[in-house]
Amino acid sequence: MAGQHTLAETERQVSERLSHMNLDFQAMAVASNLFRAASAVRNHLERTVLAASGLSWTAFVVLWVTWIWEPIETRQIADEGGFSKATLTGVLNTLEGRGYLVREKSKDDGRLVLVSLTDSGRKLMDGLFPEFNKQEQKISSVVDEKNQTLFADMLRAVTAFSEAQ
Amino acid sequence: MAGQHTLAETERQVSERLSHMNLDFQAMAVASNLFRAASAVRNHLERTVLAASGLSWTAFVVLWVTWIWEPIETRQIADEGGFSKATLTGVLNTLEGRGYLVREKSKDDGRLVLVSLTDSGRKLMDGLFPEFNKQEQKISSVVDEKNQTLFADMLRAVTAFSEAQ
DNA sequence: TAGAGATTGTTCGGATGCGAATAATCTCAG
DNA sequence: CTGAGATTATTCGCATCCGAACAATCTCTA
Repeated sequence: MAGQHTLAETERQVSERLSHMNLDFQAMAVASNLFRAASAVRNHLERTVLAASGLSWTAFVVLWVTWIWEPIETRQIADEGGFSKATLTGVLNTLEGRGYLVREKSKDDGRLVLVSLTDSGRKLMDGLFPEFNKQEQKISSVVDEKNQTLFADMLRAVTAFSEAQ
Repeated sequence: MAGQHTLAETERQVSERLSHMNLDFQAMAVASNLFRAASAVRNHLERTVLAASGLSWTAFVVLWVTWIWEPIETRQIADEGGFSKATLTGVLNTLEGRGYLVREKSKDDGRLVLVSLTDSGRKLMDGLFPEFNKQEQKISSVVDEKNQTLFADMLRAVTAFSEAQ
């Protein structure tokens, strides 16, 4: 699962191949482990929670954001979810076709489209999210409880900085 | 950039909408900030470093892994990069077409394909990676230097756990 | 030394994913 | 009013992205 090389072996090989380049290896480790972690957790959640419902990761994020904020403007879904409006249009077509949500033109501003869950979509999330959260809990529990707040804070700081650049 | 709602507003809205569900909000914050951070950093690096070379994120990861391990078996690239063999085939076609790397059948095992960078690919990475690392350094610097090791360790633990499940 | 089973990279179909162009709509200075 | 500029969701073309099916190759047992 973790591949042919362990994380330690990979980091050793990296420092060996790039030792002449005067790089910040600490920063490299932070960034690379951030991507590895996000990817591993995402794959894990897709496999253990989402696959049974035939939902892609992005589809789930769209449903989740809509669940929390409905009725919500499409531009905000794209923003909260971190993908482009063009991507969202396609995913909304998929989810609307499956009957999980509906689009509706805004009465206040004819350019805007509002999205809401259907009863079917709400029922899906009511059943799915507790299971999703149970897995989140398992994963977070590998970090000492007293460090979890610090962990989340560091992640927030990284996000805020990257988005501001 | 950070959208219509701040992180704090989003987390407040989440706990308001889901307060009746008996969820682990701490774990939810950890997971959701992990994805936000990874996505924000990736977008930042794509914009500031990769866009100029017309490289997608995945294409860069493939070049990076090959740079470190060449000659490398394709299955290992997919594994290190965290994407499927099917995805890799397409990206390798793109990068081979641009002359950054070459495929070569293994002499030891006819099923395997080995990948190496061309001079052009190596020159690309020699120029690109120091710039990439400079941005990684900026981003990591938002975490106190004394906490960076802890941060990377927590990310490694999350990765290891998720991949083992 | 067969040949059943395992492993690998590719192909296939379908769903993301994005930047750029577009049409519809809104805003606001003149 | 009005029309130039801004904003929005969609469309378009193309590049990922994946699971499943596939052909080629290897392994290992009988």
